[in-house]
Amino acid sequence: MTLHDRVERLREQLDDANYRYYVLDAPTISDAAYDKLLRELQEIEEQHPELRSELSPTRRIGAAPSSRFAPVEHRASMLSLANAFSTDELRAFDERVRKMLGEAQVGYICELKIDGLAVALRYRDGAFVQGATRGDGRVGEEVTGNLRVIPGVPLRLRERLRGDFEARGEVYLRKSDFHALNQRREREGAARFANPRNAASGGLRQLDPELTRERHLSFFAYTLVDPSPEIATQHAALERLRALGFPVNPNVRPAESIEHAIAFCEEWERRRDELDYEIDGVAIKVDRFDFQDRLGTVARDPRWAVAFKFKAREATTKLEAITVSVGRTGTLNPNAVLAPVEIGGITIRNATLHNEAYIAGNDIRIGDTVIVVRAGDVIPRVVGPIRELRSGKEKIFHMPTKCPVCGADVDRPEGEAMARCTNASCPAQLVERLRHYASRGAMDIEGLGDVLSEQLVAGGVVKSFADLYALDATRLASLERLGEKSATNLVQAIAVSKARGLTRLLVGLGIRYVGEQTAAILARDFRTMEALSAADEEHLQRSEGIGPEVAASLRLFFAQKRNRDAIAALAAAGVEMEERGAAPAPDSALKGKRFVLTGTLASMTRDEAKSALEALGARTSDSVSGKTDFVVAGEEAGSKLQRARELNVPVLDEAAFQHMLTEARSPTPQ
DNA sequence: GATCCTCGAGTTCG
DNA sequence: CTCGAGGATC
Repeated sequence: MTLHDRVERLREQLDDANYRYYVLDAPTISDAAYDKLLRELQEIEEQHPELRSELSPTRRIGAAPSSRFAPVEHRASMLSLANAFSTDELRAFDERVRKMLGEAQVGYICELKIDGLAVALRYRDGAFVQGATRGDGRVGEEVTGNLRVIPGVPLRLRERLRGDFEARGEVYLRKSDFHALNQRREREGAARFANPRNAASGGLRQLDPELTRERHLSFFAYTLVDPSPEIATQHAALERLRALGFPVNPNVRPAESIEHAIAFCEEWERRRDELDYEIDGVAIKVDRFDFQDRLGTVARDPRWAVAFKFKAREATTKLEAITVSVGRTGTLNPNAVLAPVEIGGITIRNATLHNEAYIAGNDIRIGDTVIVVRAGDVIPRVVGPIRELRSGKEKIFHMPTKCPVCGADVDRPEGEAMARCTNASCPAQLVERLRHYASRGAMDIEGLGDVLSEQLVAGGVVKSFADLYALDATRLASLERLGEKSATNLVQAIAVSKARGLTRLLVGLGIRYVGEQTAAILARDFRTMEALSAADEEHLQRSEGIGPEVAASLRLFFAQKRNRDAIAALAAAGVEMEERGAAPAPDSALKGKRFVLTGTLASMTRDEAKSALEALGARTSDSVSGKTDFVVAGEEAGSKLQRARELNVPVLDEAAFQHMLTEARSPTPQ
């Protein structure tokens, strides 16, 4: 082997070890072995400058597994569990177990897998004497002082046990403590943590136990090492741990067959959000210790247990670039371009990064290995970097000072989060405005989506909203990827949109601060575009919810000749400029009641439910507050349902909601 | 001035 | 859905 090959080999091994340590959290080599490889590489590079490289692990800043803490050799290996990603794999596991044992039925015990860090706690004569992280399973880091400040770790056992005793479990951070921690860090200007596990892991590796204490870490025990003979099952071991004073997770269930265990897994995959700590799966163990002994351990994994992994919500990937797009209001939106990564069955390539402050606040740099989560809200988020994997070549992102589309100046008013392109006729803004004009909440022009908006603006066919109404089918059909039929349909849809009314038109115009609600109020109070455009700020502010900012924005809009001309052109094209009198709300039982809709309803869309309520004089809003009368919760309702429970707002399921609607429509005479 | 509430804007994949 | 910011209210 040439020296060059040796260097390459060492670099590969070290990179791989880093990856396993920091990303997979499943180290394959010990710290000592790592240090040895690193030292060898350093020596070669020192003596042979021609073999040095910027990409060498020796150039990594502070990435080596820390040797700040003394190594502790575990008395018995800290095992990892083999993973199962499907119920079929669980059944296969069960089959192997029963075959090896020659039993028709084997009892299991199911425990939640807490997403934290495994640690070992040693006691002598009932007193806590030493604690260590798992490390590579054989040798860990001694973190006794840090474990001592965790309230769940008993310093004295409730029974004065003679001699040595060891328990193992998981150090973790509660979600509520994690959020409080990140809020505090934000106030202090420190970068947020990506997830509770990382925060817990960092917390345990503090040199000053006082810093560990401030993280408010928690602990659950789940393994009793070398149990005495009268403890014959894992179930009994957990009972024993609890009796000795260890916190033991209450969500444990014996399963007389694998099917019962599968039911437990499915139940908790569904209910995982109810807990104040993250779980990433379920550990299924053969309950009887004599069976465990007979099954034994291969390599690192015991044959008597398996970890059922929930569908992932989180993955790590490379942040390859940050692109900047321009929104309808001119906002510059940074987007993460990610190396494709699968999370929970779908492949993520992009994610929004919101604004410059979000990127800086989470210490995200171009080239970073980042953690991407896709939680209940489906939309993926980049939550933070894995700093340990930095090479030093990562670039800090800066918002461009010129619009990436039109080159105009970018402005970010003092104290505002978003940077904006100052050019009102920036092509990117035109495309987005057209798309918004045609969107469902506005003029609702079917067939006019993002692709077509882009084509129409790029081709110079549409320069203003009014140009839409002059389009003819032959002209449209000449565009790429638009057949005759679709062209005719589109012309028809555009014509239909003329009669949408003032509210929808106002929404479509995209005046700053004027969305659906405000537009509806303005249309209700002013009735016509003419009256609205003539109103002064004082007059405008007499309307509900219109303050100085919104009034000024409206005045500014109508003061500009460009906008007045655009409206005149729309009027000339036959677009409705008035609000036809919607029937005044009937005196139903629901009049004035405030509803919040959440989740998916089976019998109607959310929009339909909303109009049904409005037709009865009820009001709908998007956030739950003390003033909310009812929350209607469909399937997969999320945080709003949670909030409704906290505030004691009555929650209706779909059936109760239907019932209420029917009642209100045909009031029973008293 | 503080606090609660509401509204608007942007958002991924298939 | 979540964030940021304006409006209303005490």
